[in-house]
Amino acid sequence: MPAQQAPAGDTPADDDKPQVSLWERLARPAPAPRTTLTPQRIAEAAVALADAEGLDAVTMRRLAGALGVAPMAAYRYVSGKDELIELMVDFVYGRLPLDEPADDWRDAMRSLAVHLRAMHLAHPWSVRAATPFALGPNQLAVPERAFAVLAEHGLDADTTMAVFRTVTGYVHGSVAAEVTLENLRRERGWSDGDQTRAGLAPRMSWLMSTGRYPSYQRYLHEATRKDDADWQFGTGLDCVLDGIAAHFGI
Amino acid sequence: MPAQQAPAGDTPADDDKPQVSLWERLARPAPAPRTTLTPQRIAEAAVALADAEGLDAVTMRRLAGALGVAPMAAYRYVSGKDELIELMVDFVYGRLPLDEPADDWRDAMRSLAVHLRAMHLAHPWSVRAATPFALGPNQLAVPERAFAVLAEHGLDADTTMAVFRTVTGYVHGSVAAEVTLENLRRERGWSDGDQTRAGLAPRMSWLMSTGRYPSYQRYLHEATRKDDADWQFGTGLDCVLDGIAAHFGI
DNA sequence: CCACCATGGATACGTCGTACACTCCAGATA
DNA sequence: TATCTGGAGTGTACGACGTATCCATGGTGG
Repeated sequence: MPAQQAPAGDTPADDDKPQVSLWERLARPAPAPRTTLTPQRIAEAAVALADAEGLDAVTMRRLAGALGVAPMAAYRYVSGKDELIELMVDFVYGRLPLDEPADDWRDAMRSLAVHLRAMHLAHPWSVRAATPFALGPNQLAVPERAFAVLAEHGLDADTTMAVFRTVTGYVHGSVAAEVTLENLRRERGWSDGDQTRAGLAPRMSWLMSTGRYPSYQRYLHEATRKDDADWQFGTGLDCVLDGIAAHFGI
Repeated sequence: MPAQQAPAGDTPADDDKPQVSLWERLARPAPAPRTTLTPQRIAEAAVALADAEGLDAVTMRRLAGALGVAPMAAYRYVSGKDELIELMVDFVYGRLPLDEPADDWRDAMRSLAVHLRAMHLAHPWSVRAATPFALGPNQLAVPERAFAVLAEHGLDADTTMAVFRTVTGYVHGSVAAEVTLENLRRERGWSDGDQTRAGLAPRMSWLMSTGRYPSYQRYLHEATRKDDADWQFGTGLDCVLDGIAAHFGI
């Protein structure tokens, strides 16, 4: 959508709409004292809907219904559904505890990773919706916190970013895998790992019967921590942090 | 869609429709000698469409148009759009070179990571579409290859999986960030890093003017490899591999 | 040679995002 | 106090989407 430049005649001064970003608009001093709708209220309702029924349930109409308002009402505050989702994501980022004290960079990065994971597990839709490096104020607070900690260790800017990207990359990808499996479980009604394996058994046994996956099959028989997601995440995270420490000598 | 469990009795022989997976159906011997439509052709057309115009352009109607066929025709081969996307993802996984010789586990895992990244960069939609651990035959070939290599080093099954998940988690999250930025570039018509920063400047300068992000602002001024995605990915990957080597003593 | 059934076509339904024009009321102005 | 004005929320409508359902057809096994 090429933003539809007004056809030249447009008076110069009053055409400030298209260039002002969502966040800039929101930060302007309360523009109206009495409104039933508010970016806050919109974000809360949309997040509640997504938490309860998934991102696909977040429809402009259902959102409007939840807010007790006409279907098009929210469009006063967001330019479209994409911005609504930006708003939702930034809203949940806003709940992250970012100012915990930390002994050193490792503590700080580990805590950041753990809290990011917890956030995404609490709002499973956020993994799919969050575009890494989206420029929301609360999302930007994450690299800000990390950079502030890392800068004290004499790392140059590029290395700092590399460390940050490595950790958040691992977290994002890791949690995406977790959430995918969790979604599958929920929508098929499987409550634990055994039920999941039972549900997947037909598909799996057909795949294994092709004989193409002997090593994977052996894993299926021998592994004992298949359902320990916390251990898997934590172990991987320790590897990543160990690697950073070793690689950059910090 | 709760997959509609057959009511326990599940007659053994003739009720194979609902429980048979996409992949199992596809593997049956060529059921009809003369068909204009084929899972192969469907996957190719859908992938070409997604490569050219993004995943949102892949519509059952547009796909049918590209295949020269009625809108509903593809439903003979896929049960719905979800399965179409599964098919697309597994199709691009099928192009991965997985049998390259490798000197050791580190070489093998590094090459796996590099090829996965290249695949996702060549088909940007695949990052969003790929559910880690989806059970397509070509997707399963990835852990199979990794496990086969790692098993030679005396790692137990759980550790093997932890290593695999750590590496692929990093790759997935990392590439997701890259692709997000790349998509933004393409749809806004920015060709290089400078143009991108220029396009983002208004939003960015407003954010910085809030004073909430001093460390991030310093990064913006001092970093010199902001556009070197290969270096960023490679550095992070080396950290991850270093960490694995140190953590498990291999 | 024929009957069958898989293949692909045609039509239709409900829902989505959202464009557009409207009503209405709170505050500023006089 | 009477009037004006602009922004908040409404109502209606359109085109595109996924897909359920029924139908015509023609190659193939008996």
